[in-house]
Amino acid sequence: MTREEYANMLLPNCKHDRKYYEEKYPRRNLKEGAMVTRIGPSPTGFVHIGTLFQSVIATKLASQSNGVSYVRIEDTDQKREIENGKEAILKAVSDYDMPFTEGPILGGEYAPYVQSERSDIYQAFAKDLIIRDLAYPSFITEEELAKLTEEQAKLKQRIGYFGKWAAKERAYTMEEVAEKVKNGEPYTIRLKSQGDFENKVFIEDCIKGRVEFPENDMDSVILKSNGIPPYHFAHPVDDYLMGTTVVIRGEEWLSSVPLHLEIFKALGIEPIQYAHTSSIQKEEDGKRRKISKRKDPEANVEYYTRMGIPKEAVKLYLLTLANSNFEEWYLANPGVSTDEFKMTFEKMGGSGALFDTEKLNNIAKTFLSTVSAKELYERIYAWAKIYDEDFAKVIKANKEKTIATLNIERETEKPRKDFAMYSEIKDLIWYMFDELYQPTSYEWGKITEKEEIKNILNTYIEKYYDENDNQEDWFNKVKLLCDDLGYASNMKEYKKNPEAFKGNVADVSTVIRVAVTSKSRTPNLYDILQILGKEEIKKRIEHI
RNA sequence: GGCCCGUUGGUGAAGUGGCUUAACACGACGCCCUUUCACGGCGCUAUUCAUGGGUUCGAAUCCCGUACGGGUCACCA
Repeated sequence: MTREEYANMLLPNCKHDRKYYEEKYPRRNLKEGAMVTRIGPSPTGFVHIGTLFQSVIATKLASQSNGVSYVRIEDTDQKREIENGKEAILKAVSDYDMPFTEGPILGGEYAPYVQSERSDIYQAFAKDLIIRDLAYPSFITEEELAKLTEEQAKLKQRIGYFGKWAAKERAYTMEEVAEKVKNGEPYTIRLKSQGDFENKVFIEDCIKGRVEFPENDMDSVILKSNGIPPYHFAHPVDDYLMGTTVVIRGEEWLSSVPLHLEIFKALGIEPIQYAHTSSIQKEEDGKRRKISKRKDPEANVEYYTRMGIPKEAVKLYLLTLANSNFEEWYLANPGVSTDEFKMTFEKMGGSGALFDTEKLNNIAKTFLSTVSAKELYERIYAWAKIYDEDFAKVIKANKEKTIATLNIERETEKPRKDFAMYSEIKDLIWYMFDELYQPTSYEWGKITEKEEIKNILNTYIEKYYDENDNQEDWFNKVKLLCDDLGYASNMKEYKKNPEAFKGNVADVSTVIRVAVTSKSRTPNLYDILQILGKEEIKKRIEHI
């Protein structure tokens, strides 16, 4: 039996050889400096904020260098796969306007972009390794492996399948293997490591700098018994074939670099550049940890969609986490597209950043304050249609009124920054709508006596309120009302001699404000009254 | 436990041997502006860069040790 026949026996379903695929997927023709980046999310049914973080970096780096960025679905673990998991990722990426240039939906010359559809490719490369005696079949069972680990732990030795522990299986002759295969024993394909733990290897990581490790000496599995590779083998093969120039991935992968380096070497491929990003962290009980999909709702991209945090704000925040100088640049260049910002690896932090909800909120508020009332309306409506149907109905029936309300103190040089997310807007403007106006309590200020409140309101509406007044006239009338009833219309005079008055114009304004909205804190009162209209105001006052 | 990464304020961070009495932004607090709130303005928030030692005329910045935090050691990614 030749080694080729041997390899064919081990991988009987493998249709092509390595050369076939290398010819099918020629090297990319790139301009000098063009970067090819990717994200490799797994369809676990949960789209992690980290995936979005990598996406921001990958797409930005590619676009600013006139390169390519693509999505590759890494679904080699069918146990974890969840129905529609792939779709959820693709949807999130498109919802957030990540400008990838190739992928499962976009297509591209290096398709398929889904690993489960590439198993023949991996087998072809594994076969090459078997032929060159750099990989071998392994029949060890999970139980035996667990026992081995236990034994190693007891002996306080390094844990893993390597060196003398793997010697027996490495030494099988082709005939012995053929016998086992004939008996139907399941097997994996393992790398026949040539590494020595005493030797050093290193990478020049784009973010972490030079990192040195002991060489890999583990005989890692490169093809599982179902013929599909684990990540460690799929990564070198895919990124080689698909022409990736920089692998951007989380720092949890840093430790497996020696293995990947050895696989590149065994395959006879130049290793590619790595950029290991630090993971987004979260603090709990004074302890930091990697943000967890179990415990932290904000780890899930769906959370932002549900809360109605504008996608632009999420991206902006991710950008500030990615590059420490982004925020300053953004502040210094108002109105300039973020496409103009030049992202660099130098400005990526080596340590993990704590996720800061306050900061995200601030970014969201600032962003939404720059959006027109009409556009804001459309955004809220689109959100509410999915997450708050009742509210959607109300604002649809009162479209102009809603826009007018959202526009209060908006078209000014320094617009209000009330809204950070669509989900909290209802709580902020509900009192403007008849349909929703059912106050449970009134937040009266200094003046609390019912009789006096009624007196102020009735005098005001009968003697002073005129819908046609502009803001200045309107406020002058409120002042007249004050003079009329013994309140100070001038704050300075009031401060000089508070005893001379029953109260001041602020107290009176508060009465009107609360009577009409039930709330003590609202945007500009004049605008609110204008939008509500005299009839509605009267109705609300009578209700007191 | 082995291997690897990290450590500047409440948070993100600037800082790459003297220009740092440690920038900028978020948050907190205070004052001012003001019909409330918000916006805005001003101020305050690290005598010190985890810690011990070393190199140097000089260190947050370079070197070594220690501590602490994180990651990883699967037929998961």
